[in-house]
Amino acid sequence: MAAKADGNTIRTERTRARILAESLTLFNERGEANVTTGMIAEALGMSPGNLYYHFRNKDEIVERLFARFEERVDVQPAAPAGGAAPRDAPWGPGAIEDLWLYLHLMLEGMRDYRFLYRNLDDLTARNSRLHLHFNRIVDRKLAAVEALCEDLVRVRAMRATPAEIRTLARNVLVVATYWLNFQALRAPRAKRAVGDEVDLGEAAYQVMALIAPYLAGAARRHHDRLSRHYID
Amino acid sequence: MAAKADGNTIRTERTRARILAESLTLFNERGEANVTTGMIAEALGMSPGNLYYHFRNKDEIVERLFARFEERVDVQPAAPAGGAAPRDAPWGPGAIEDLWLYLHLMLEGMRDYRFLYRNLDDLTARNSRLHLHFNRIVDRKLAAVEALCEDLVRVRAMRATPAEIRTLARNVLVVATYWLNFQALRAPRAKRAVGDEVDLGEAAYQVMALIAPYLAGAARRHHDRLSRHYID
DNA sequence: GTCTATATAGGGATAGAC
DNA sequence: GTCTATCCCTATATAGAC
Repeated sequence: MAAKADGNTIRTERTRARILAESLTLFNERGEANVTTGMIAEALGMSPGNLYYHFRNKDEIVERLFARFEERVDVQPAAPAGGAAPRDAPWGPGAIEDLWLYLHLMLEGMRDYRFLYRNLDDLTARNSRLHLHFNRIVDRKLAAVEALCEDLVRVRAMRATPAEIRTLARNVLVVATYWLNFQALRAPRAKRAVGDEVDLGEAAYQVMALIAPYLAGAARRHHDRLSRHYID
Repeated sequence: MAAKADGNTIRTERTRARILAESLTLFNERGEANVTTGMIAEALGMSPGNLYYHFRNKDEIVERLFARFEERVDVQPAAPAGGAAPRDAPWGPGAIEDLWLYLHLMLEGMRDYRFLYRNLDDLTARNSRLHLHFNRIVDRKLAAVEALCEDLVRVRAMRATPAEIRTLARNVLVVATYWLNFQALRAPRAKRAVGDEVDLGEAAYQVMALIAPYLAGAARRHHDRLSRHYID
């Protein structure tokens, strides 16, 4: 909480923050293209003119939100145990759980900024910075997934060739990137307006299911136990 | 070729067809939302007014194109060999090739109407018929993939539990549905405007890779042989 | 910093002449 | 059937008062 006595700078910042927060909510609910600056202003009980005092244009709002998203989601997974797997569990149950954890972290970020995924094509076509940065994120994610898989292979928790791992990583990215869209598409129309209770568990389950068949022995069984909750 | 002597009915139909064809091209190239009726008319060297003589509104064009897409893509896969697998190859190599074939067929349809996939969210949110019908297609595809997998299990070409098959089918649908989007997203900006040479082989390869790890013995080897071309 | 009023532009769609 | 002209609405963005 900032003190109120600080003058106008803080008020300005607070208003900017309110605009960003409301924009994010509306964008996620109805899609960026279907939200006008007027709607944002109205939702905040402020005039459209005032909104434009704080942001040059709508795209600046999008860019700002994307920057936050990027900051939040562009983190590397926990450094893998490497060769240091405990002797009593050389197949690394920790590695599997790290994967679940990392996956959930990513999915939460994607859920909170899901408007970006709703119209990826148009957003990236309109805005070259966004296209560039988004692809950079994907590049890093691909590398991260491949590295995690290679680690699993190293500790014999997974059996897969390098080619299989690359293909697998791509599919992991695709499913992770678009699952929430698919989920929304599948939902009955009534629920779509409401917008929410996105089921991240289901998303994580679907992604892990891509990896599962390559897991070996105890690691596979460990995964099956963890994912049992999500089988319909 | 229709005879010219037939009067105006044919001319009308031909113009409608030209409008649809041009709309499809432009929609695929730039996205439905980014194509105005004016652009369509101009591309055809006709006036906007004339376009509206043939179609009540833009959405009618979209609906008509969707109907064609639906007709083309909503076909069932070849009836599986069932118990009638040849004695010398009980693992059914035919079944694997049928799968490839069916997959290519579907992907071609999706490529030719890819504008539908570009903004699935908005299109289905705007148009409830589209939402309904699209989901009906997905339902059938899910059932078809599950049936194909169950057949493979029956002839021992695949090892998978019913739960695994359901999860697998969902992932197959997601990857098939969104792979072309992913591909476009990954392409450098220069190529995106041009719009094309969509690599369906890569798409098919990625989808088949989902199924591969569940294939058993000779069927797995058969798949590996077929997909070898696509390994980077 | 916030408001009201308005400029500006684009796109969907219609009217009416030919 | 096709064209020209235009209406109408919506959305972004700005000007200027308070």
